Amino acid sequence: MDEKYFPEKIEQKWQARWVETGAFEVERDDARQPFYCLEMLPYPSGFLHMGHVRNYSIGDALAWHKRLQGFNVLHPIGWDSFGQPAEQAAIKRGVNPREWTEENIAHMRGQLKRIGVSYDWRREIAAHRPDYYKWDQWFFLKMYERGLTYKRKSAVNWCPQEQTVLSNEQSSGGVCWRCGAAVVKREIEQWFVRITAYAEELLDGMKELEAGWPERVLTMQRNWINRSEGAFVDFAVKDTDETVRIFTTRIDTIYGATAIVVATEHPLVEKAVLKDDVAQFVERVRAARQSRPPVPGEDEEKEGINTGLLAVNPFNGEQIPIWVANYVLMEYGTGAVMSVPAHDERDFEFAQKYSLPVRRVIERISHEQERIDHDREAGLDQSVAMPHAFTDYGILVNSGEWGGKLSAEAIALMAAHAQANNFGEAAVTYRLRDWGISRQRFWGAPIPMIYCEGCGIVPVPETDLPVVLPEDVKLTGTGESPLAGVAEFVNTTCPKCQGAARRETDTMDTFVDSSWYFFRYCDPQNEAAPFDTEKIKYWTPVNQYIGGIDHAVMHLLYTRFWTKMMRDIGLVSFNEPVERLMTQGMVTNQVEGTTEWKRMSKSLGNGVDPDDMIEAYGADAVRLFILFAAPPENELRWQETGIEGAVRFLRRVWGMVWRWSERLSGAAEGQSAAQPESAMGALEFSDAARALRRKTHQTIARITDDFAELHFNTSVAALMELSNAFADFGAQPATASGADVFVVREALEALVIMLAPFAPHVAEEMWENLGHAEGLLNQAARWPEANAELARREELEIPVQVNGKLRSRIRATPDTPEEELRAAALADEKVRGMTEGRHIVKVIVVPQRLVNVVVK
RNA sequence: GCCGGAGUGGCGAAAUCGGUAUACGCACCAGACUCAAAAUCUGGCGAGGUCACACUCAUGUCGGUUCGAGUCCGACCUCCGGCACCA
Repeated sequence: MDEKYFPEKIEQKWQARWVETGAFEVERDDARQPFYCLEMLPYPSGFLHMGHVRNYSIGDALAWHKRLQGFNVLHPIGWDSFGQPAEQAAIKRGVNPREWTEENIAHMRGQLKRIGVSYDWRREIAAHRPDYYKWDQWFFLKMYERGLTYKRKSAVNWCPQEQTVLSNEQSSGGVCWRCGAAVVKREIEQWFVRITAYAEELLDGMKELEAGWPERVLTMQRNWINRSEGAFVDFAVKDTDETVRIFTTRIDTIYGATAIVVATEHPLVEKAVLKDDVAQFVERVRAARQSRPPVPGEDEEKEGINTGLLAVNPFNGEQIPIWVANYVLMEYGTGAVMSVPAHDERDFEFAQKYSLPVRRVIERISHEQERIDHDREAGLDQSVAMPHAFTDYGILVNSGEWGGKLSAEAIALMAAHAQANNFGEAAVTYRLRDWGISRQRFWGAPIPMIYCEGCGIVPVPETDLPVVLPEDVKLTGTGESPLAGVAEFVNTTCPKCQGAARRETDTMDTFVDSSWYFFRYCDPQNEAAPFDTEKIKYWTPVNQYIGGIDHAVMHLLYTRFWTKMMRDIGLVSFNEPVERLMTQGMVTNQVEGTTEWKRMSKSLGNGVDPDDMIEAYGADAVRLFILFAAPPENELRWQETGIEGAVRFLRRVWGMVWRWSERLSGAAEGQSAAQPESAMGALEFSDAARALRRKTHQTIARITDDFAELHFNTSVAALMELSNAFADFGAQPATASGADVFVVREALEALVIMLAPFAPHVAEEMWENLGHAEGLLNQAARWPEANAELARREELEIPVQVNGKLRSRIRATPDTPEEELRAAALADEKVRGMTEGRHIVKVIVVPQRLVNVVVK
């Protein structure tokens, strides 16, 4: 050990030592309790950014802590290595996407190793390697067998920038999740995964997650699935055999329906012989959608046209016109709605524009409010500029036999009535759509399907997997599937009839790869199955998952679905893949010349290269700062003075260990902090020594608790407090008594072991220099245990309040009886000054905490 | 519009169950060491007030509950995030 702290030297030393000793390599061991600590796997863009460093620092701290507590900790890493950037690099610069990806992985692996994250590197996986994506294809076939994948032509989200299809989740808000380009609609044939079959369960399963997942993630998923209870009602189309099925959550308002409005893509519009003006309208709306995607937060001006068709309301036989309009969505419900202008804002707006009748069928229950409501609608209420629909529940009027019933009751009864008479039923709809996974890209897992003229769609037999991506494909970025131009790939024989056939040329969405990757870590070399179910049983579900909030809906919804699907094909026995989820905050930096803090990025010029920081301050200091500067879920503002503070702290602790190293190494024989009190003989502890022991044990208790909640920032603060207390303890190595040495060892060992999750390299070095040359901290050390007796304070300062305001303090011990505290407080000079001549109403004594004297 | 989260020093933030508000760090100020600077060490650091105490006021705002409220309840303001013509 040098007198001075040289991060680079010791970081290299310990990184090498960890590799030599296989320190972080783990195997299933039924005698030990497992802990699965997982961080979201990175896309190999080529460079690690600070967000990654934060992610892995959080995960590594927990992995170290659990390991020191004796758990068998699985802590793996891999690469989400299929996807757009590799393909873009290929298109723009003509590089080979596989080589480009492999080079990036090699570079980033080096960076991760320099940070010193404690991964079991033997378990590394990469999505682009055939031994991995073979199992993507295998899962696809399993789902196909069970009807969970299917092909269909439909309007899909198309990113014009990337020239590919996106799933609904990936085009949330009308923009591409990756490049931010406005998404347009396109009619395309593609493969879907039937995630909607699990909609109810995905919603329901969140009950299981409430304890371990952040509220906001659950909320986002709930919003996304958006369950809606209502009813289907069939309206006959007059003079035809057709019916129009509508979905409504307000069947109680059906007597107020004055039109049926359908989407421009509705089958009725496709089938009917339309008048010229109607056909033109439909054409115009569709063309507009192609060129001008919807702007989030802004509704398009409602437009529609009467088709001339009439629908018959099955409840009252009334004939109402069928309109086509731009505000009805084909993707939700049935693509057709009943228009009830009196009780729906959108219908009201539409009716105003086209002078459709407004018929009130719900009245407010309270008369007082009804008057106000009438005023509004009549335009008499001056504070309301525009009349409104009345959208609340109430009491039914003008509704035939249902009149007088309350909305809630009517909704149930009317749906039952519809069902009994065969023109509808109660129904639940979701906003969640099936997951479109076809991508018109090269750099992804080929969809293992074959098209035969005679046999139709034929799955690739399991034994023929993987369907391997060809090398040397010219990529042009024209929006055609690149594989379609590779004759050797496309042309094949039909597995059924052996005749000439063609392969599917689309590849899978990369979110398929990441839906199950953490199961593969448990058994990464398995050639016979995606994984061994016994190994899975030992390691999974994941105990703690850490990653960015940006995947709250996409990845985290898909992987929940995937787990349920795997359960149903008998691979796992649980419902949810992740017990606890932590969503880390962004790492931001000030944008030069402004006061704004924004996510680090190249384009803003506010990026910070982790390699530069490690070179300047060492990996330990960078990690320590990241975990100390803010709670993990908060935004982290990058401040170089903050890292300097972290280095200062590490240097101070280093100095303490260095000064005591010789004395403690000598005394190491037969003297360990872990030894029971009885082995210490008749050591006499000074007041100062007892105070340091107290602080040591208080700190152990506090940090152990903090780890359970991942409160790393307060853990680091507690370590700093302990080191401050150590500095205040005046003992000198040359003159210290046996008792002092014992207390010093106890404090320094606790400090060093508990520092290891945050700054592992320097912790290992200091551990060695505390006289533990025989074993590595990560293997030989155990997380210290707090002794409550030693942590107990001997002397207390009890605040004394008069009428709730702090006026004085009295000295006491933890077991001073209440009566005595009361007496001491009342006898206190200050208190007497304030109570003299006044009536003491009562005295509240909270043992060990405070005394409050209430006077009048 | 609907849903969720958050407002505490100059800054990042602490405060476990309703019980000493501002731990820990950054920045800043003063002192020591130095020819000097850096580094390091020591001390100070919510606002008002005072020579110094005392005292008064402070956890977004206004109320409430309580002996006692950053914490619980009600109303509001602001900011951040998600969804958005979802019938």
